[in-house]
Amino acid sequence: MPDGIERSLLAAIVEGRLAPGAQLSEAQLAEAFGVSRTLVREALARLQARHVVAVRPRRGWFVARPDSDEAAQVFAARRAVEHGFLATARPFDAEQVARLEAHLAEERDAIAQGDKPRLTYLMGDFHARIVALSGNEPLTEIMRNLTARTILISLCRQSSDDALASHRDHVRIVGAIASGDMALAARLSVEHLDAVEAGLGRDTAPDPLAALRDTLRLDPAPDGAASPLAPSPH
Amino acid sequence: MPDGIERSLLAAIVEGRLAPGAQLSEAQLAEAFGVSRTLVREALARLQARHVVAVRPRRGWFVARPDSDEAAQVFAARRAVEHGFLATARPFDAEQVARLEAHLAEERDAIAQGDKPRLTYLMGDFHARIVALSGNEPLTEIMRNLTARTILISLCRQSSDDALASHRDHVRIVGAIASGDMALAARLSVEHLDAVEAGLGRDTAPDPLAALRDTLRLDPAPDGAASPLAPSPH
DNA sequence: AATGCAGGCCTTGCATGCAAGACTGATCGA
DNA sequence: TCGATCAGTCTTGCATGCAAGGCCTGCATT
Repeated sequence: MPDGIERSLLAAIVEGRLAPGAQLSEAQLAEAFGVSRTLVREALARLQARHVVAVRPRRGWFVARPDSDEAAQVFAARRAVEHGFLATARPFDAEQVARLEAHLAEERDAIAQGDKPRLTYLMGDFHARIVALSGNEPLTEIMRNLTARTILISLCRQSSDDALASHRDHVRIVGAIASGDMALAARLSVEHLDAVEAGLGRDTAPDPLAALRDTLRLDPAPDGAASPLAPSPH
Repeated sequence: MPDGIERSLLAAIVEGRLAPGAQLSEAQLAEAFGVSRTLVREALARLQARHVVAVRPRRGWFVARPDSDEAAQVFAARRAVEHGFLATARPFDAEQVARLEAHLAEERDAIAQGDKPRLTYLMGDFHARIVALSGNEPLTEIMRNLTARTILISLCRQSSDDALASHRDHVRIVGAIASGDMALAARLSVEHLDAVEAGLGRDTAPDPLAALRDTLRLDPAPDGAASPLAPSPH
């Protein structure tokens, strides 16, 4: 169902080639893909439904920049979905476990080769693949969306980038699944997500005024019409 | 984000005014809503992304008719999401519980008044509202989609229509939540979904030949190229 | 030098036009 | 009477055209 345009854009975004906040011009994309604006608009609309891009009326399309609230909610949603899936899933058979271990090998390779974009993708996709192996399409789609948003979240923040720690967590989760202890796998997944979320830094460039505000040591305006004449604490 | 057209269509579908399998003409909808086909197409595309309508190329748009496989997967997804949400959620406070009890009162009213469409909506929305009360938007959106698809599923089947049994399950779930026993609520939710799924009848009109086959007392063809000349068991 | 203002350029929003596939029904032939 | 073919009509698919809103730049003014 997703056409090539949606796929290309999504790939470019989750691989970091299109940074959060980047503007996407319908006309430019149309020319780049060799189609009319109509198809580009449809692809963008689908990505908007997935919270991957956002449109500002008459302004343009932009790669989404999830704020802290949204980030927290996405992580909470992932905890719920991943825990629920593992807690209600039947134990995996040998072939499914083998595929997970193959994925772990991929992660190892990416780490060894220092292939950062690929690693980012793999770390997120690990969780989606677990669900995908169950064959449940609705849940897989849900997980793919949530992991895409998670990638966007970490791209917006100075992630502490402990890929090795995450990889170790993944190994442990696969171990639990392989031993048939789905409840343990569920618990480990939640802890893993907690760890990843805790490792997220502050929002990078929350808005263009942040640097200025920081320089001037002004507090963020409590609401719309706040003191432009606040006494400077020198 | 969802415009009025998408909302109207979705409402008409989940309330049963637009039956599963019904065709939706872009031109007719455009005229009905007083807009051009463009906006109708965008709304339909969004509903397609939510698996509520489907398009057959050059044929037309149709209200989705989930098959048994999809139905099973949607129920499995709901089990995972609802269980995971309750198992990872913090206990509800008094106001949240009060809102759930208000919902139960609505269900009671609808049952008392025999308001079938409203009841169908309320029974599905109960689960979405539990999640909505947590304030988690991504998860709420996920649940709303899954419940909409669930409604579509029961509309396709001769549901055994034990609204009272479902209501009793809901009362029990709210009771568990009220007592702070989220693990119990999670377990009850999964059992409730199992019961609802088990109560689903066979697919109504799996294909246009079903009625004929039933009338003639023919067995369903075992596979594609099966006996059009089977001896009639008179 | 700083500020207000206007013209132009950029963007999307939406309608419309045209082409092509798929089904329907009628007509023609055997 | 049955079957096949072909025109007509319906549908979507996609491109394009036009209008309207927001922003940026350059100029005039103070």
